[in-house]
Amino acid sequence: MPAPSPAPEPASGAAVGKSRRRAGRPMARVLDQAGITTAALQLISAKGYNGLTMAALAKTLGVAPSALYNHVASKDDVLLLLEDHLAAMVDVSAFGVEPWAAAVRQWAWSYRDVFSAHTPLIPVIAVLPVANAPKTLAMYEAVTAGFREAGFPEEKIISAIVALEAFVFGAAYDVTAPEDIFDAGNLAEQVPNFTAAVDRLAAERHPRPTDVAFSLGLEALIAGFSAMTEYGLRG
Amino acid sequence: MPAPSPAPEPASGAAVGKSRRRAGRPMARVLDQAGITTAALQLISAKGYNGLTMAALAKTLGVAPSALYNHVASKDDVLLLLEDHLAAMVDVSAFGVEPWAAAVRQWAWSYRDVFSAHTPLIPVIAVLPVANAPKTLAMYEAVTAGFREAGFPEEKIISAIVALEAFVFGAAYDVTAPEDIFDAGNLAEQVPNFTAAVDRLAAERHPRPTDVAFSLGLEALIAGFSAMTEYGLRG
DNA sequence: ACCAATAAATGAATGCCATTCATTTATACC
DNA sequence: GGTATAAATGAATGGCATTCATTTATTGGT
Repeated sequence: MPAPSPAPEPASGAAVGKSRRRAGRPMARVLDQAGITTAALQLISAKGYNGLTMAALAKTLGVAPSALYNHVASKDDVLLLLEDHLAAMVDVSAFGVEPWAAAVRQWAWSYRDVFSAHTPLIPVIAVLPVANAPKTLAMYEAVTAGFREAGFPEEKIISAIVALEAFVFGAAYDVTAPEDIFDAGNLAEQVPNFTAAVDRLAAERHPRPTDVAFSLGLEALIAGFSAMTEYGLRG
Repeated sequence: MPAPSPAPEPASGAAVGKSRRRAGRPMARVLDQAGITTAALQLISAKGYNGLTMAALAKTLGVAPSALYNHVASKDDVLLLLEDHLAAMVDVSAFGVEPWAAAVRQWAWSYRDVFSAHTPLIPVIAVLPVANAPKTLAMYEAVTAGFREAGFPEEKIISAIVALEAFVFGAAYDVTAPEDIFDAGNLAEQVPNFTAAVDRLAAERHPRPTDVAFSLGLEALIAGFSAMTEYGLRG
């Protein structure tokens, strides 16, 4: 006799236009955390974070809003699921392969790029214990291992990662800022040095000024960390 | 004949327990932006940002919620008022007095300290044009002037400030994180390098680990920026 | 000195939103 | 086979920012 067929895979996609489900537990499970995560990502890319409401999420999944609460404790819990999903998309592959500086560079750019489209998660991430976010933990493990292999001073590894992460999060916000954020408007005359500096940068016609600032800061951090390490880093 | 007494100063404090105001424009103006800002700060320090609602703000000021909208366009507008108020508390006094590195150090620490108690403002600040925030502009002007006087390469000044600010904002979040944020819990065995690094840092028994990370990153940025400047900085 | 426009308050309503609860139905385990 | 549990519905609930009609006082123009 063949083994019993595995439990039917939970629907991870949107509801097809079926007839209305009647009350009571359905024969096939409709929701699970992976499906909720996927639907949330869809919704965000379609309508932005303002469109991410529990009601909209439920609708996408073809379910009543209250059904979500059988699988997540709160909306913040949904944000945590998103965060962990995104953490897995951050590129840590260079650690242990490329030299330390190159690996940090690749990680930080990737980290910023992933989260710049998801800045509303940052206040949640930055404060939430990592224990419930296994993919996030995996990212930290890879980065930590890379620092250690490179001979980075043990007692400074976490502090350095925290500092880099702070920079990455702040820079992620900067990506979303409007181009004219530094336009002083009618107050321009009162801040001549600032206005001049803004104009000076604008004159360079960089396609993405935010990338220039990120590169500048990141290279400074990398150089600064390297210099702090007395005998330099291996790798 | 004496000049007519100046317009009665708008109440900037909370409402005293007076009898209920009747509908219609009162003889003495009750609200203004300064009073709203002050009341918002009070409210935040008493109840935190969760307690900062338009209704609660109105109550503090002894006013109906809708009255607020004669003075601010939205709640985000209130947050902008707060931001500008706080920007004036950031210490830029060292620019043009102390050497460049010391001035940056003092500015960045002060900036972080001021906003670490107000992280909910960060998503708003980071994205809002500076034109409506005169005190914020004044801060930028002082910082820019300091960089210029120190001989910092003109075309890099804004990028460097943006990078420092990104770091400061990210670090402000870090200040608010719980102590056990890096506790991997029951997943600890699966992330040995990370766990070891966390333990290694904990073994140092720093009173404020967040300050260690901030200092590390800030000194790296300062050193990195200095090194990038071919002939060093003046001052 | 009057009158119209405007400023600044009240109070009632609106619509959205996260969350909870009672209820219903199916499944899993002892 | 029966009971606890899981997972859905649908109907509240309370909080929230914001809007609108209305009322009253002040200001600026002629």
